[in-house]
Amino acid sequence: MLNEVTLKDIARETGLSVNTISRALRDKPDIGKTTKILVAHVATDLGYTRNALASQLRTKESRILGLIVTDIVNPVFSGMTKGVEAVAKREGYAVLLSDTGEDPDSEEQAINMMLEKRVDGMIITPTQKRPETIVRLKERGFPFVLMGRSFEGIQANSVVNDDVRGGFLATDYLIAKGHRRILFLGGEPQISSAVKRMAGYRQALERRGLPFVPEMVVWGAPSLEGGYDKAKELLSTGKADLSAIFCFSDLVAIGVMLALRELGVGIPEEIALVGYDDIKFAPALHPPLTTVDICKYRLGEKSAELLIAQLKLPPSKRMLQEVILEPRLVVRSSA
Amino acid sequence: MLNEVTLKDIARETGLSVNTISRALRDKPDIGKTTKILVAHVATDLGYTRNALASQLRTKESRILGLIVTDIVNPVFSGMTKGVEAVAKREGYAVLLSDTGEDPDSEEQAINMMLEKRVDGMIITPTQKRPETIVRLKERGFPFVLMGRSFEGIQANSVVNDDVRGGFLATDYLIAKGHRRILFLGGEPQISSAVKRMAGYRQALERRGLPFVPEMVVWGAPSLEGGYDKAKELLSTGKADLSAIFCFSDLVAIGVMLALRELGVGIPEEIALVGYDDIKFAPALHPPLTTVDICKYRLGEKSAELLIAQLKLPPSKRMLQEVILEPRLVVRSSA
DNA sequence: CTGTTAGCGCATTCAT
DNA sequence: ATGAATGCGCTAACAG
Repeated sequence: MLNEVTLKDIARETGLSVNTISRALRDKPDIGKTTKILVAHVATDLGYTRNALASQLRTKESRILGLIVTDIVNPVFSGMTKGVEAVAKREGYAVLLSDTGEDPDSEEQAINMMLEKRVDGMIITPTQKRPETIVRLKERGFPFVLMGRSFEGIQANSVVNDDVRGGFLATDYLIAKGHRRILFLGGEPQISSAVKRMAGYRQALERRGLPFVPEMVVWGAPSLEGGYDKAKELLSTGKADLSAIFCFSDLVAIGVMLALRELGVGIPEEIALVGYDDIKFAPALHPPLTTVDICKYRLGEKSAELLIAQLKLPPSKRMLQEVILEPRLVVRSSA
Repeated sequence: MLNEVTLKDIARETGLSVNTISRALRDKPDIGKTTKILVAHVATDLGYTRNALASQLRTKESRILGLIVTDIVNPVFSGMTKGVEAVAKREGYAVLLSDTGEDPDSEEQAINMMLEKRVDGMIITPTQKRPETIVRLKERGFPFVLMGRSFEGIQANSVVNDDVRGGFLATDYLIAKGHRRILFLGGEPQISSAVKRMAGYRQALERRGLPFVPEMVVWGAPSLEGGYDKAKELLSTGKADLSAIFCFSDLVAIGVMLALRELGVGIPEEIALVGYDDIKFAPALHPPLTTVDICKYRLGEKSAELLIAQLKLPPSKRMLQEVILEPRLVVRSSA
């Protein structure tokens, strides 16, 4: 940046004081109408761009929100990101993005970086592999909201989908369709959403008087690759006895689909499949995927709204809020 | 943020000067080993977090890169974003993200916001609906690189896929498979990548001695919805005479797939389909999509690398670079 | 090796 | 309605 036009330059040009320029540009009431017009004119004339860094140093407000996700390529998170970005923009905030790749070191590093950059608040999808990181942030009194995942033991602002309910919906649907041997597949057991979806799965089983068999719960990486690998591992031995799989996510389900196709297993005739998230591509899959919609975009919007609402309050008046959004079963043809 | 521990606090605590603290924390060579250890200790003790805003005001380096994409939910852009973020992080930069939704006003607003925030440089996927916005940025001497799209008339740093080549590859493959009536579908004619892919399409036709029929080129929104709408519009009348469609993007192709399925048209028996981008879900589609891989992640990485390399150079030594990455045809079963 | 002095660009007192 | 003085937290130039 060569173009360092400052308030001082405008002041010199107009013969006014720096102070007056500053106030005029921010449209303060105690500046004359004509002065404002003059100043605005000269400012654009000189190509002035206000230095947010400098003003932030004074006002102690960066008007930046930190957003930390575990994988921006995952449609669930990119959907949430879009929601966050939209309301941030609407409310005059910029978004600093960081992708942790589910790595706790990267998560910690991202948080520190954002603290240094003095973001006003953060929206975080925690890896949940090192809760202390989040605890520290909380103890510090720093404003943040957890998005999509929350901790059992840590009270914090959070916006999540009702995962237990969603897990119930999916499983209950499979049972109603006559399935008795249903596998729950995917997600790591420290991820809250995975555990909750599994809890919903278990709940549905028990409500219908079906036994909960621990061996029918298989954890794995919450990704396409994770689903593929686990499905291959389980089914290629040929001894798995099941008629349906409820997957932690659509991504996992896609991995399973790919594996089943390779193994020549028919969906849903031989094995029925239900995913979770309702990503945009779910209807275009082979076959179209039955899944649970979590309204990713809304989740992102809500997270940003909650955070910004908190920021507007004086710290003493901020009360923790946990927002839970309702999921919705979307029946297509994979189950 | 209550926790406003500053250098001054550490200085008071250690009895050293603010300056020494500053230098010690930045590990400058002219500070004693023991002093450094002491300072580091007191700093963590007090819970010091350096105020990047303040230091940036002095050094005139924000260590922030602006990233402007047209749709973060599009796997192409989220893939690029991941690449950008990875090298930015590696090189010590943070990423400020903005999503324009292909809207030129939003694009302009995003650029101005980032200018105010004093990002060191920007990586932009331009909407190409208002080239002046980019021209102004260039005239200002501000460092930026265009990612995925470039302007005919504007010399600028850019990292793009060889779209002409990719369009050629896709079309030539279809021709080799015996198709003679091939439709090019999707993308807006101001988007450089769309025009170039079409040029490649045309080139393949002509090289094979096939006529280029203007009516066989149909523009539309570069999205799933755009593909769906156009396909419905074209085929539901039943008078379209074609055996294959080369789509601007995989997203468009998915839209077309959905439309064809509704219309009961078989893929690839009745109409063959080729996409572009090779998004992660392409192999899981119904049927698995034949497409052109553009290495999104690499494109993002390369863009960030190029930008950062420029930033390291003194402004006078910066030379414009246009990087073109090679695409690759990925044959699956939709064509 | 360490301290003193100065100032980045802006916004906030307090005067006038 | 406008100006002068002050300082946000940090780094850089220069002493010593």
